[in-house]
Amino acid sequence: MNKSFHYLIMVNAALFNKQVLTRLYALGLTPGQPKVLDFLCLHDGSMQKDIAFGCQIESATLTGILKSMEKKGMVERRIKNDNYRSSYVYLTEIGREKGEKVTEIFLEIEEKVFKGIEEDEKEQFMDVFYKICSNMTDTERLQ
Amino acid sequence: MNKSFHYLIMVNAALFNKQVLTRLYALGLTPGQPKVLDFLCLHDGSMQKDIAFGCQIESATLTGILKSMEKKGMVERRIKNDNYRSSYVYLTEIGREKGEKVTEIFLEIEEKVFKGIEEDEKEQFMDVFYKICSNMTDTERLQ
DNA sequence: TTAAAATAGTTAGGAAGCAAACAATTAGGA
DNA sequence: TCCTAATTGTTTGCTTCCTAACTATTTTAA
Repeated sequence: MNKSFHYLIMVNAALFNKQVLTRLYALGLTPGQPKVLDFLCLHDGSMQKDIAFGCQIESATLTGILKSMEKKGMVERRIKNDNYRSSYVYLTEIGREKGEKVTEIFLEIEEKVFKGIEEDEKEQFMDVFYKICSNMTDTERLQ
Repeated sequence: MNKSFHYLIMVNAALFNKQVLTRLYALGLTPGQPKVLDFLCLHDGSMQKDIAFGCQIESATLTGILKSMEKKGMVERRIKNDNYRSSYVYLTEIGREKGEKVTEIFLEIEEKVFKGIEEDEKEQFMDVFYKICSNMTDTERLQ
């Protein structure tokens, strides 16, 4: 197998995604929704712009995902502070429940992913993984 | 910023992909093509089944990507050894040229990605990254 | 004050990704 | 042999994702 970075980042992301989705189809979630739920659990009431940046998807993509989530009653969009240009997104009760399931499943997969890897190895790995993220993010506003 | 594995794998893969695509649009490549070209540079003449597995995409997805690549003259499909069920995919001259550009660009991005990270740190990181891939791949046939 | 620029979000169109259902071919076993 | 299994690839229908072009609102600066 090819062990280069470009190969592993593509394949690992694809594998991770499949792991998530097979576990989440039972919950009635579509592929774009988990990451948004996860982000909102940590940053409820964010503007769409910030959700898109946090999930690293385009705002055009987010529009469609939020539309489907709103239709299923997972989120609501509200206007705040007389700002009619931005909309702020809040989890509903249903959304929060699903979001918590997503978090559980992420943790469960992460356990599997690091099986057989020492704790200090894992920490070093995560440090570098984080540095890589900074290196690829030219702007520094990933709060 | 969220520093968990699930967050970083999703975001880093998205960022990496964007880096690749902004550099490759000039070459006339669509988003699905680089990984296939890269795989074929290393395994020219593979069956579709093995390309799909190597790129971690479904064969249904590959069908469409190969169709567009064939139309642009990057690959040809051939029948071999009287096996009329499988088709073997070969790079054309055009395909090989584009594939080499893809390889160059991958290397260029990888340099940027590991900027400021020591060589031994990088090696340890890659070892763990590889182990993670094995952990997520239940089957062991990622040759 | 008001016209231009910047910001936030949406729509449209195309490619990529998946699962499920399907054809076609090959392999295996009775 | 011949019928069933398994394998390989395609089609269909859906969601995701992107870019480009657009509307609407807010900010800036002349």
